[in-house]
Amino acid sequence: MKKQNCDSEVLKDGVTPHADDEEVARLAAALGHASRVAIVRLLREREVCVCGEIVEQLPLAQSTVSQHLKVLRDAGWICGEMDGTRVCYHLDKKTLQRFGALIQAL
Amino acid sequence: MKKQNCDSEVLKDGVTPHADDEEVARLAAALGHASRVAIVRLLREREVCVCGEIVEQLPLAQSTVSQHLKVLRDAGWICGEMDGTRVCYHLDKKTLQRFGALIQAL
DNA sequence: CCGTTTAATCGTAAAATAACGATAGAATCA
DNA sequence: TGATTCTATCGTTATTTTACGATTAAACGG
Repeated sequence: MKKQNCDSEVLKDGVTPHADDEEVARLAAALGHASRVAIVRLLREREVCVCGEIVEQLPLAQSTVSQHLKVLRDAGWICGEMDGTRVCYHLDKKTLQRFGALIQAL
Repeated sequence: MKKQNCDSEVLKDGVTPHADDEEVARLAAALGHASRVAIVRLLREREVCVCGEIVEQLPLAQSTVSQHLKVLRDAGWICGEMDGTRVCYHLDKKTLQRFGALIQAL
């Protein structure tokens, strides 16, 4: 009868607890904002892109874009490499591929 | 120099505004919670499933599950049909297919 | 060095989300 | 009819997210 909080297991006993659920949710949530989809698509098109350019492309403050980039970074969608004062971002293709596979396997 | 609020267009002029971004984000956001992924997977496995069964499978209150179902319904992931007092839910395969395609095309 | 550029982080406010219990409304059963 | 079952919705609370400006810290340029 006890309900557990959300940060514990999602599935009850009896149900095959699918470990992938958390991963799918994590990746999907990170993608769950139009600005972040735009960033991912931009990096998909451009192969590599300096942070400042990304900021230019979006109608958002620099700090907001930086936050979105952090969400994507934390989820593993993108990587950023220092290049002097700048940061070059690129899409992690393995993540894209994996996410596609997870969706297919859903 | 003006920044616009989030509910308006996401992309500035000069950037190809990708209409799909919103749709990808909408579908991804709806999938962005482990419980909802579990529901989608359950419906994928079971083909069709009464609401009460879904509630049984998740360690959440009925009202909470109902809310998650609503999120999935609103995003087009699932459909529910009345059957007496019960509601039979099933996955909208076209949505799954479309989402897969959108991710591939990202 | 000192000023500039670049990007991350901080602090904050507003809005959205997730969870619950309680309630309501519809269909079914006795 | 009346009780029961099933699901959605309401009201609430706590947490998370999104957005911004301001600040910080690092690297570069003169």
